[in-house]
Amino acid sequence: MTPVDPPPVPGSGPSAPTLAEVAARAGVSSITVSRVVRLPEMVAPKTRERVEQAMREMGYVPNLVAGSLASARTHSIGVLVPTIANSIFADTVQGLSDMLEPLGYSVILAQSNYDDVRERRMLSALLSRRPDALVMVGSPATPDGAEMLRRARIPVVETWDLPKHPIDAAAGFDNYAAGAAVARHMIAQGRQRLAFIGGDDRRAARRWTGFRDTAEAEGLARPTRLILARTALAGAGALAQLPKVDGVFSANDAHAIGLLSSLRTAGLSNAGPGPNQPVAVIGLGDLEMGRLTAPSLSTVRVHSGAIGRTAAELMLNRDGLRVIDLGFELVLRDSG
Amino acid sequence: MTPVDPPPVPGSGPSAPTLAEVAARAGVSSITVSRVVRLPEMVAPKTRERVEQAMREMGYVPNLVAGSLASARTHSIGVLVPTIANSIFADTVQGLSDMLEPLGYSVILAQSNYDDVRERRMLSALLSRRPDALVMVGSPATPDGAEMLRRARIPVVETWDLPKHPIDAAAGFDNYAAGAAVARHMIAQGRQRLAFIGGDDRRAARRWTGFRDTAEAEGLARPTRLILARTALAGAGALAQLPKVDGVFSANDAHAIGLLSSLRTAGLSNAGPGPNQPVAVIGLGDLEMGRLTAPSLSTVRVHSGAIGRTAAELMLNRDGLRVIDLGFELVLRDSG
DNA sequence: TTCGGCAATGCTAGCGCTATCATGATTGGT
DNA sequence: ACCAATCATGATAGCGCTAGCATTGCCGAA
Repeated sequence: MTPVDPPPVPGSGPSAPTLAEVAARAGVSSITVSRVVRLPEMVAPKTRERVEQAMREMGYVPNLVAGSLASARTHSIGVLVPTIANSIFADTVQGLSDMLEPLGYSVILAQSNYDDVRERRMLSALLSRRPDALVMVGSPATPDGAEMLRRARIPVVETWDLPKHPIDAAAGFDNYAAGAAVARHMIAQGRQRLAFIGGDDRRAARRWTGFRDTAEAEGLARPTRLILARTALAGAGALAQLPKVDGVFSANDAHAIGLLSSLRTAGLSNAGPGPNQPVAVIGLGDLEMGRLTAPSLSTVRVHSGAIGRTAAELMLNRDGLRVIDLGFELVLRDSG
Repeated sequence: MTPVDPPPVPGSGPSAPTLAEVAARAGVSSITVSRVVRLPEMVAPKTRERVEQAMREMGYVPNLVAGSLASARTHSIGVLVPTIANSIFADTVQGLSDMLEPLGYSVILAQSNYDDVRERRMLSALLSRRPDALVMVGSPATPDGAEMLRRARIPVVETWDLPKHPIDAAAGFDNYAAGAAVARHMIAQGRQRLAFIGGDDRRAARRWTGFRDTAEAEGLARPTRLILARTALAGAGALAQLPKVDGVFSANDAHAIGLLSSLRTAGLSNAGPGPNQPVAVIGLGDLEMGRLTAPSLSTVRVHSGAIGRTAAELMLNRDGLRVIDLGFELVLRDSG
């Protein structure tokens, strides 16, 4: 048998080299090493080379927590989403981090799990790490949370919605208008008995309100509203509770795809275009999978990645418009 | 018009209160305030109440970066995934953070985008924030990256694979065996012309090797291998390049669902069970959507959330087995 | 020659907190 | 009544880095 490496027990062995140790080795002062790391242009090439070699030899890894304390900038940003698993918000996080990682920012990720109490706790946990900015989906659910953010005196970007009075900045779209647009489309198709399925978070609720108000304003009966668990399977199960509807707006594509699947099983869908469907189904989010279902899913496309990228711009640049409407598009495929 | 609140320009206004300021207000020393925050049991109830009131009045938010520097523990963990958007890894991250957030840890998230150079950069960026542990999908692609991790002297958990010589710990499953199991199943069904579609990252490559080796060992022709872009649509497009195959293993469910959709369009699938399908399709990941396709998707179920939770346990508890095989299951539905 | 100007480097004093070791106040056992 | 043990609190010295001025040496213009 070959000899086994000793396990890297934390705490054992020599501790990580510091700036000062690198400086000693390179025969310069520590501030010069600091400059080689942060402002290499400022150091003479010969000195720089000597310092870089010392860093390499010692395996120096800068300690950003010390640097953050000294400079009062952490180069990190707090990100709070309801959930990251199977979620459209992952695209927003990706958009954000695609913009920010090249600039040396790290993302500190927290999940509220659609729970107001946990959201408050997570906000507080994030702020105690002194991020240079904070980006969240939606707005703080508690006045307390909003107050903490205001006092933090950092850029705060609320996303996926357009609050009337943002704490600082916002990037999103009009959820009410999205619901209204779907209702108008279904009414134009001559549909009479509408329903809404989705979650009960604030953004889904706005979509519902827009959908309902528009339906009622056009003289239709008040649509049915079903609040579902956050799984596609719940969407499939919804059919049983949707008697004789002819148009369903699903606040998210996953539920819509689930519903489509049960409609297909029940013989209530066909291969034809939207107006031919016994029951129109329109989702929201434009998941890639929606293009692959039969019938393909009509949906409200929102710009999840762009929301993240715009949030990054808003936190980096504090001039100009602080509320940006990225809009949405009704994408009509075969399901409605 | 109502007067408008001044915008919360960063840097303006009084800066955040410090421990010392809270202490002065409560008439205690700063170490006592520190204890109220971290070890409340240690402080007399009357003193504690006084301090807590001062904290409330001043809106004190502890500065964890200073605390981290002083205590040499950040209560943060670095997490490196290839990508978080539309990705099964999101479940792993969720599993991790579900375990760790209640314990006061924050997740610092980085994405390598399946790029070795970027992976190295992200590892370095993560380590400079001095996380208490690091969890990554896969193993470092570069020897350099592995060396950095070893020198960091923190728990390191490699996931989604079972490396022969882990840096410290690992939680995953045997990708080679998964490929082999799929091949054996297809061969038992009497399929002759196999193909593999998927990415070319190390884990997908292991699945391919297991699949190919088993097929060849059983006397079949070497399966076709198609390397696809990471979108479900790419899976749909794959059919054109897969002449006359009767069994396809897709290294991920998204590609499988795409392929299924084009098979359906081409009249190469039916509503019957696996053995009846002209072309068997088996995916990996067990996306919820796979249950809703027609035909429903057979797949290799892996335990993405459990991988994250196990990684959390491995970093918290350094005794016991350091490599944990969470296994996988062949879930046979209608597609193969 | 003299001196302003610039480039390269260094010194000092913290950033806001915690580890460590005191110190004073109480308590209980004998 | 005395001492040791226990509890509650405090003083001090950093953690590893950077901001904000020096300081040094060298060049060219007057």
